[in-house]
Amino acid sequence: MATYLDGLNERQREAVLHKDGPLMIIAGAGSGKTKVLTTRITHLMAHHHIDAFNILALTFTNKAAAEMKERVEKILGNSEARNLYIGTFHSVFARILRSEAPKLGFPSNFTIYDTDDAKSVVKTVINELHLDDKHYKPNQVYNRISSAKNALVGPAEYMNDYGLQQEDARTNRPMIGQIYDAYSKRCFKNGAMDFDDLLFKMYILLKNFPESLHKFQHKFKYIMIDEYQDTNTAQYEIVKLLGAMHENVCVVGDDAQSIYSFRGATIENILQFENDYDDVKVVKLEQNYRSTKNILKVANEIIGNNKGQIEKKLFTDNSEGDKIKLVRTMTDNDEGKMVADAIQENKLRNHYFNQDFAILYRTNAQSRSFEEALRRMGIAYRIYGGTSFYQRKEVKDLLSYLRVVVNPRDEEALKRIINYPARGIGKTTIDKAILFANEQNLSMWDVLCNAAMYGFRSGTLEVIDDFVTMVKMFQSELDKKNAYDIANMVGKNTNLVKELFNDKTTEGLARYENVQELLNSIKEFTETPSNEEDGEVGDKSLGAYLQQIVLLTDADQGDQENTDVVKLMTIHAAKGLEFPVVFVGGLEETLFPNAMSINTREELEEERRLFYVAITRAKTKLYLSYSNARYRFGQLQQNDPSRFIEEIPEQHLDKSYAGASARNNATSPGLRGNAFERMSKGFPSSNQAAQYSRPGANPEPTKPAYAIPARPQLKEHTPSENFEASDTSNLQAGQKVEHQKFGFGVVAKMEGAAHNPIATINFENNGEKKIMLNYAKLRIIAE
DNA sequence: GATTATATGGTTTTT
DNA sequence: CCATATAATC
Repeated sequence: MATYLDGLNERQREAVLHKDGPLMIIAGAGSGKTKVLTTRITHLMAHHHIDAFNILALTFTNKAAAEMKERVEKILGNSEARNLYIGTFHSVFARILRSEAPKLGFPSNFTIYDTDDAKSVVKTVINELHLDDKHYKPNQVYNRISSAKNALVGPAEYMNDYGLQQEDARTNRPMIGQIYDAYSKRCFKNGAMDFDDLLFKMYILLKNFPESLHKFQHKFKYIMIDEYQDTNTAQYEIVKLLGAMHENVCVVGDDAQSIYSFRGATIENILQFENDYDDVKVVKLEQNYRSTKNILKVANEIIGNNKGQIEKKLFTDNSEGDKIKLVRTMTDNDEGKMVADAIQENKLRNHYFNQDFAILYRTNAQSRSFEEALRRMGIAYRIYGGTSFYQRKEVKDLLSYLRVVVNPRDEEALKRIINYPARGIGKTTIDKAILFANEQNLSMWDVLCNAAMYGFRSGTLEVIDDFVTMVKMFQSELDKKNAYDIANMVGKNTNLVKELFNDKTTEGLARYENVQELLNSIKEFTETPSNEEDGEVGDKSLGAYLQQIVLLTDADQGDQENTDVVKLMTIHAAKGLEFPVVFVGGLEETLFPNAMSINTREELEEERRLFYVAITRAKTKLYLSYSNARYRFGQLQQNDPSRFIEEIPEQHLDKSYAGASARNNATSPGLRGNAFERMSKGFPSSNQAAQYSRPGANPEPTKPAYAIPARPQLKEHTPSENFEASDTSNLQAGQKVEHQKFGFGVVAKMEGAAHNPIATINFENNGEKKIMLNYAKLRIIAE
């Protein structure tokens, strides 16, 4: 048998070797899910000689897709993997729709609206229907439209559905259906699809065009779906259609990690998979290779409070590990300090690097206090998520020009750039143009092209004509120049780049750099050879570029220069990742579980799954923290500890841990005992309220920003001249070693899993330390 | 019509 | 606290 099968356990192997027919892999956290998926793809190709062109693998993030592709490539050792169709639902469907769009009446170069664009269209439409946007909040309306699409409910069906109408009547928003209808029509007129359309229209395509359905059914003989528990109705139905011919559908998921119901995901998809096909093979991966026993036990305990799960019990052969550290702080700023101190301490004491730490939180807004603390301590970090590079104003401005060049019907982009840089086409002119366009059922661009017909003032007419001429000039270059050259030309001719260049403020400089980075990214796109698909040459046009990048998130930005950084992200963003040391912050009522999600059992259970996801990201160390009060909307707000904390068995908790700041707090006047002791004995919150309720009062007694943690003094060791890290894979107790920082010592004991061995070493000058061999540099001196 | 000052109101999670 | 929307002023 092929060597790539060697590293698999029995269950994993069973899944990999299953060739034809539906397969469901229930993969617990850290059970080697990606490994199984990639090995299975490899096996199909290498052993069964399935053509890469016939394999489709769908993921939820670009990162997951890239990783899969890379790993298959690595095992295979040739470039065949490039021909695999691996990508996110959205990007794969966007690619397919690009070639099939004309069937649906859309241009191939259709624009993909990001959430901001889409909300802006919703707002326009609301106003045009003479509805009050204070009552019909664009945000909420958009969410409702989004849910409808994800449930495959079109505008007509929406307006005719009794239940939906009742619901909207009850909230006093009876016109949402009409807004939805107008929104769809406007998007169509603009030649644009939003994120949800990429699924919705894909479904329409397969449903209404049998020849298309047949074509793709035939092409995708083997289908694999990652994170199946997070699929929504649209995705579910598409997969069903695509897989109907061969029924070689393999889904991988974990019902315990379903955390996207707000995006329309229905956990039913995975719970019911066995009923969807005959003879479904089910494989459960229950051995966890990631976490310590302590971490896993807590995770199991937590998730056990949910009901209605697919039965499974995760276990691990890994070591017991430390107890979970639970820390309470007074404010969110203290929480930040505590975490930063703990990171510093772990780096010194246990020889960790920045990259070994992740700070996870429920909401993006929580990143602030962690950032500040890390910056103060001089610890390099990076925030994942939040606004993506492509959403930044200056970047989006240039992109909007390019969008207009590629698809002049794109009204959102047009409105954005028509007067930027200022050229004298103001609000009145724009409103007028849109009004004419709506009356004549034309696009705004059409009106501008024939501006003379609509009675603009002569001065205005002139600037409009200049603008139109310029855009047309760009368009005429589309076929002659590559994407990068066009982008460059646009940047120059519009003075956009120059304007930013002349801004010498720090922010201006950053903006200029961002635009340069955008140009670089376009250049890179044009120059990277793409995989050929079924003989089609990879599409390197500007249109293809634009469609591709909207689907990129911040996390997909290629890993930059500095990779040794502490990572900060929401728990959602952390799904699928793992880190040696994990901090989960903000374990407070109203925050986590979030106040928005405690009204039904379902919501609460999803929050709990989210907590489960957070815990199971940790390999060796897990810190949980919560704060007595935190700033929200600029004001200090009190919160009770999260109910999830009570669900953790006492014997797995270490409540004594406190970083420097927390210790400082414990000595605050009038407080006795450590934080948790006070809290758990029915801590009188009224006391605290009195202390903190005055807005504007500084809640913290002034503390030095650089509180030095009281940690054991490290006797620095200068490595010997011939110091060189040895291969420690066979390190035994009794051997004498030299450590870069801790000096000379003797190995007392070996423990930990094979892939993550931990040595306990007695150092001459620094006492006993636990050293993780994966990270430490040790020189073996003698046995 | 453009630039600047003030008000308002909003936070869950994301492709 | 922050970002965006509206008002006020040039």
